[in-house]
Amino acid sequence: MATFSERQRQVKQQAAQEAIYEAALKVLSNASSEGLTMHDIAAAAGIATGTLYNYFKNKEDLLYYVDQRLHDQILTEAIEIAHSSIPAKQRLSLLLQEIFYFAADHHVVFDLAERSGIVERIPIQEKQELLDQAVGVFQIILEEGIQEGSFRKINTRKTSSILFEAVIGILETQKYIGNYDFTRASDDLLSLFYEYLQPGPLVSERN
Amino acid sequence: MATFSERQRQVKQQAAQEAIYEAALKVLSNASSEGLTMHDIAAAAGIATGTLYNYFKNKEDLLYYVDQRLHDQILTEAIEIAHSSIPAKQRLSLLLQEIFYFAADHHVVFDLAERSGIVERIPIQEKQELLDQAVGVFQIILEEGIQEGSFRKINTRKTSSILFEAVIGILETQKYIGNYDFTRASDDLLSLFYEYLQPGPLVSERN
Amino acid sequence: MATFSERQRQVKQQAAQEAIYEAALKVLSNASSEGLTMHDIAAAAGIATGTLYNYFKNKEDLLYYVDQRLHDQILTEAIEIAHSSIPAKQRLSLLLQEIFYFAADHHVVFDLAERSGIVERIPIQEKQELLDQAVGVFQIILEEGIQEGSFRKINTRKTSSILFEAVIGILETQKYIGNYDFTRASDDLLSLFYEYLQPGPLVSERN
Amino acid sequence: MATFSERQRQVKQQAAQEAIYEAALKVLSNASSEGLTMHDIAAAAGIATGTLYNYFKNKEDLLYYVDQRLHDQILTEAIEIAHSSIPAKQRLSLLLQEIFYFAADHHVVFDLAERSGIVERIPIQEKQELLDQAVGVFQIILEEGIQEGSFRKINTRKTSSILFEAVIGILETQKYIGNYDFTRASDDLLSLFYEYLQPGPLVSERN
DNA sequence: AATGAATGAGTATTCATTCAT
DNA sequence: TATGAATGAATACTCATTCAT
Repeated sequence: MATFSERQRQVKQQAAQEAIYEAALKVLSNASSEGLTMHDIAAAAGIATGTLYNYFKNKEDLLYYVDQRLHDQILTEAIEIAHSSIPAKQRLSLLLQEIFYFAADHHVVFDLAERSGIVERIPIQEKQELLDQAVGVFQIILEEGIQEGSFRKINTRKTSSILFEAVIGILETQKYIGNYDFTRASDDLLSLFYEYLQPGPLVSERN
Repeated sequence: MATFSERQRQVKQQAAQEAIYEAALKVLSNASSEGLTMHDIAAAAGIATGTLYNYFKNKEDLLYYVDQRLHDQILTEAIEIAHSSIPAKQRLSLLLQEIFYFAADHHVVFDLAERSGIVERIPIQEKQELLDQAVGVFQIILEEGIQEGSFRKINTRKTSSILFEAVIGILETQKYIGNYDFTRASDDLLSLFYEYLQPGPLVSERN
Repeated sequence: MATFSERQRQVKQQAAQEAIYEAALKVLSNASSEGLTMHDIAAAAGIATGTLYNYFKNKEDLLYYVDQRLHDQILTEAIEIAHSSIPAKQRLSLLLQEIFYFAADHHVVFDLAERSGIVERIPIQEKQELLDQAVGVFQIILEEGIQEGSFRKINTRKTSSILFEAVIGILETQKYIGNYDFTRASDDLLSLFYEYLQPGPLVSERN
Repeated sequence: MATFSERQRQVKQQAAQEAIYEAALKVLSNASSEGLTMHDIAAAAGIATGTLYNYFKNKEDLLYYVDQRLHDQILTEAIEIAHSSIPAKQRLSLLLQEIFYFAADHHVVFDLAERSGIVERIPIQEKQELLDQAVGVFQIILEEGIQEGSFRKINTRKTSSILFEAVIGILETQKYIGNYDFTRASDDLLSLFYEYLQPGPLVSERN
C-alpha cells in the first residue's frame, strides 16, 4: 500500500532535485566567482529558501549533487561518443568538440568541487574513479583506432592520460583568460596527436 | 640625508611584505578553500589584523601581490632552466621537475587568482602575457633541441602549447586527487613527448 | 487570491518597519552622538542585527526613513494646527507648543540627517521643499491672522521665515545646553512677534 | 634658571597647538561630515600622528580646544564690533555680516561640539556662559541704539535673545541646504528687526 | 511539504591610541 | 621630543540555516 505513495514521493523528490540542479547551474553560469547563495538558487528554482533543505541537507550536499550530475552528464555523453561506430579519428575529434562545447556552456563543471570547497569531502576513490573513467573514454578510442589500423601501436594508457590532461589544461588556461572559444587549442591538440598517432614514419613539418 | 632613513623604511616595508607573503602562502597551503581570512593571514605573520593594511590597501591587493610573486618566482626559475647550457632533453626534464616541485610546495600557485576571486581584476593582457611567457619557456627548449639535432623539426609553437597545457592538466588533476607526487605523470609526459620529438621514424611500443 | 497574503505581508512589513523606527528613535534619544549602531537599533527593537536588513537595504536607508518619518510626523501635526479654526494668535502659540513638545520628545528631529551623515544624500530639492513647507505653515497662520484683523499687514514671507528660523535657533541652543524646557524661549518669541504683529502703533515696554 | 627654558617650552607648546588648530580647521573645512581623523589632522599640520598626543591628551581634547578657539575667535570679533563707535543700525548689520562670513568660512563652527560628540563633556555653565556672551553682544548694540535714539525702548534681553536665535536658525537651515550665501536671509532678518526697532508707529508694508 | 522571516556567527576594514626607536 | 608602525576594538553587512505558520 505504501509503495505507491512512496514512489510518488520519490518521483516528486527527483523532480524537485532536478529543478534545483537546473537552477543551480543557471546561477553558476551567471554568477562570477562569488554569489552562489542558497537564496539565489531557490529563487532561480522558483521555490523558497527553506524548501531547498527538504531536498538537500545543506549547501555542501547540494553542490556535491550538482557536481556529480555535471560529471555524470559529460561522462555519459563522452562514453556514448566513445562507443559510436564512426572512425576513431573522427570519434576523437567529436569527443573533444563535445567536451569543449560542454565546458563553454558550463564553465564551472571542472572546478565546481574546488571552488565550492567540497573537494575535500569527496572520497579519493570516487575522485580517482572519475578520472579513470574519463581517461578510459580516450583509451577506448585509441585502442579501437589501433585495431582499425588508423593509429599505430602506442601505449594507450599513457597516451590517453596525456591526452586527457592536455584537455584539462586547455580548459584551465582558457578559463583563466576568460575565453571560451576552444577552436584553435582543439585543432592544435588534434593535429599534434594525429601526427603522433599516425602509422608509418613521422614527417617533419614547417613552423 | 633623507635617503638613508628612506631606504631603511623601504627595507622594512619589503621585509614586512615578504613576511606577509610567506604567511599568506602558509595559510593558503593549510586552509581548505575557505578561511583565507585577513585575520588568519595576520595571525600566520604574527602581526595584528590592522597591520596588514599598512602594507596592502585591501585583501584584493594582498592576494594580487601574492599571485604575482608566485608567478614571478616560478617563471624566473623556469626561464633560468630554459637558458641553461645542458642538452635539450635534460633541460625539458629539469623544467618539468622544477614545475612539479614548485607546485608540490605551493599547491595554490596556478589557481590562486581564481580561487580568491581576483582573476577578473587582472587585465586580460597581463594574463595572456603570463601564459605566453610560460609557453615560451617550453618553446625555447624545443627550438634549441631542434638546432642541437636532438629533436626533429616540429611546429614549436603548437607543440610547446600542448606541452604546457598537459603540464597544467597534470597539476589540476593531481590537485583534484590531493596527490602531489607527480613522478609518474611527469615520466609519462616526458616519454610521450620524447617519442614524438625524436628524430627518425617512430617505433611503436607495447602497452 | 494572492492579494490577501500579499496584504498580510505588507502589513507585517509595515509593522516591522514601525518597530524599527521606534527603536531607532529610542536609541537616538539615549545615545550620545556616538553609538547609533545597527546592533543597538536591532537590540532596541528586540530583533537580530541581520533582521534589520530584511527591512532596510542598509544603514543609510534606515536613517533616511527615520528622518522622513520624523519630518512627516511633525509637519502633519503642524499643518493640522495651521488649518484649525481657532484665532491666529492662539494658533501660533499652539504651533510653537507643538513643535517644542515634539522636540523635547525627539531631540534628534531637526538634525538627524546631519548627525548621521545622510544629509548629503538627500536631494537639495527635497530639503528645500521641506523647509518651504515648514515656513509655509507659519505663513498660513500669519495670512489668516491678517485677514482676521488680528495682525497688521506685514510681509508674510519674510516674517514667517524669520519666525521659523528663530524656532530652529531656539531648538539648537536648547539642545546645545541640554535643556529641553522651552517655556521661556517660547514665551519670549511669542511676545516679541505679537508685539511686532499687533495692529496699531507700537508701545515701548520696560526691560 | 628653569624659568627661561620653561617659557621656551610653553612658547613651543603654544606654537604647536596653534599649528594643530589651523590644521584641524583645514581638515574640517574639506572633509564632509566624516573623516576627521587624527592622522589627517597630523598630516595637515606636517607632523606625525603620535606627536599630536604630546599636545593633546586625546582626540576629544583636541576637538574641544578647536571648538573653544573658534568660539573665542568669533566672539572676540563680535565684541569688537559691538564696541565700535558706529551707529547702532550699522553695527548690527556689520555684526551679522561678520557672523555669516565667519560661518561661510568655518561651516563647522556652530556644531563642531555636537558633531564630534564632545558637547556632553563641556560643563553646562561654560555652554551657558558662551550663549550669554553671544546674546550680550547683541544686547549691547540694542541698548546703545536705544540711547542713541535709533531704536525705540524695547526689552533688550528678550529682543537680543530672539535675534541671536534667528541667526542660529539661519545658520542651521543654510547648512542643511548646503548653501552658504546668507545674503537674503541676513537682509530679511535686518529689515524685520529694523522695522520692529524703529521709533514711532509701525507702518504696514506690502507683501 | 512549503514558506520566508529571523537568526547570529563571520569578515573586511577603519582609526584612536600606544610605544619602541 | 618626534616618529609612524603596530595594535585591536568596533562596526556594517552577508548568508547558511532554522522554525513557526
